[in-house]
Amino acid sequence: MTETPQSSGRAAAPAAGQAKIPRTERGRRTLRLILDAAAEEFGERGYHEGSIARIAQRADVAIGSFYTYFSSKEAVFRALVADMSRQVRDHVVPYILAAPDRLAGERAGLAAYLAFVRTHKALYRIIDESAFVAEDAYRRHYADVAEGYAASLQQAFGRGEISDGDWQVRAWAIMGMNVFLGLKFGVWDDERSVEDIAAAAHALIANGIGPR
Amino acid sequence: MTETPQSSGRAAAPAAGQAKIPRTERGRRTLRLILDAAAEEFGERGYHEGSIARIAQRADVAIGSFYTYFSSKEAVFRALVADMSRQVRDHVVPYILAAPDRLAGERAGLAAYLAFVRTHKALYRIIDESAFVAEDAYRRHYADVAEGYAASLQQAFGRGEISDGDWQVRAWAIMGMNVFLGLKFGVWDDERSVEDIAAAAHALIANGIGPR
DNA sequence: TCCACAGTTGAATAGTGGTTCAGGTTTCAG
DNA sequence: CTGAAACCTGAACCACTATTCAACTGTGGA
Repeated sequence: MTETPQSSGRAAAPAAGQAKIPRTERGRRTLRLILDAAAEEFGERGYHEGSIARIAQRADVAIGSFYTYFSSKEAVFRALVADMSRQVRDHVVPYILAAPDRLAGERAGLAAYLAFVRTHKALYRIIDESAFVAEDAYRRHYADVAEGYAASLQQAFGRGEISDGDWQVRAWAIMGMNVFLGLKFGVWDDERSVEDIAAAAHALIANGIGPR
Repeated sequence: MTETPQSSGRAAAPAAGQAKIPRTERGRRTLRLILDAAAEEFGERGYHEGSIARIAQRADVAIGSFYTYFSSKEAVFRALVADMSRQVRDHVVPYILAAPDRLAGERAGLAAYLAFVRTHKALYRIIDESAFVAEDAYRRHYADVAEGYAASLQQAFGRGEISDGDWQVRAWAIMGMNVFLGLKFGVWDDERSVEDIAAAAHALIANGIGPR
């Protein structure tokens, strides 16, 4: 709940034309400070409880500077959602690709996801809250992930690694599974090891729960 | 998005001591009006965009009357979450119990759930938003469902209907699956038939996606 | 060195909407 | 019938905070 997610190293993406792009080094530095401060603020207090004044304070800039880079409270939130959506992806996808096959990748990906969530709880909260602050951004995030998932599964089928089936339903189902396991065992409960959970989920996805 | 969920027939439960219990028939009628109005308002506009004044207007009562029954905006929202949590359960559980075995029940339950969601989109939104307005209520809702799920699965295992496994992980995984399928194919997308989706999900849960 | 533009500042503005309250009306037990 | 409790009313209060803006400062190319 009280995490401190860095808004990554890369120069924070211009985020769909909402932020004014800084022209000097000083400007880039300030924008980064504001984005990180916003991530902390919204992560801890949520969108509606979070305040621009407090974001500015955390970033050690004046309120006016905030409005130099973002046209509104919602704009900075949207920028954050896009940024974090990318972060999760960039972190998890390599684990899936590195695995010997898709099923093993599923397991490794979930483990990586859980570990990432445990160290980036603010991120999780921000993406979820976007459903009520910037619904289009929320839908886009999950639609994108689901699409990638479905494509990846179909390719695995082509390689004979998994059975045939309904790719759309499978993608959304597995995605939902992972999100809820992340919520329960990543955000809320740190007790069990991520490998344990990934193994159990892997067994479920691979073989189902049918008898014998 | 523009649904009109009835707050059920029963005298709306006193909801964790927040609402003052009406002593006369008139009072009970007014409380019901307010609860239904609140469900509509929050369902359409969300918690933060929703206003007490508009709830009172929808219910055809004065603002002051609202505060006769609820001590705050949050209080009425909490009452709503508890009420709706119960509604979903009451609607879906019978379908699961009526099925010949747990696996068939899973399929019937999901179909019933999807159909219910399609006619109660406000309900869905309210429960989800509670994560950011009344986190404890949100956690309780899902913890309760997961617990019931896990117990139900274990019993099915005792009857030889499903394989052995990690009940906690399975419960959260399947729950997440259902929630996301409900979001995608219930709230967002009415195109595909609920039976189709339930069948595909059933296949996934029963046999997994492993090869052959 | 110089200056035009990028960046910074924070008090003031402006709109919002939850909550209160003092007094009126309805209900119903006795 | 009667009065005390229950219920209803809605204007006014008040706290809160996103956003603006006019003046000031730093930066870096020429």
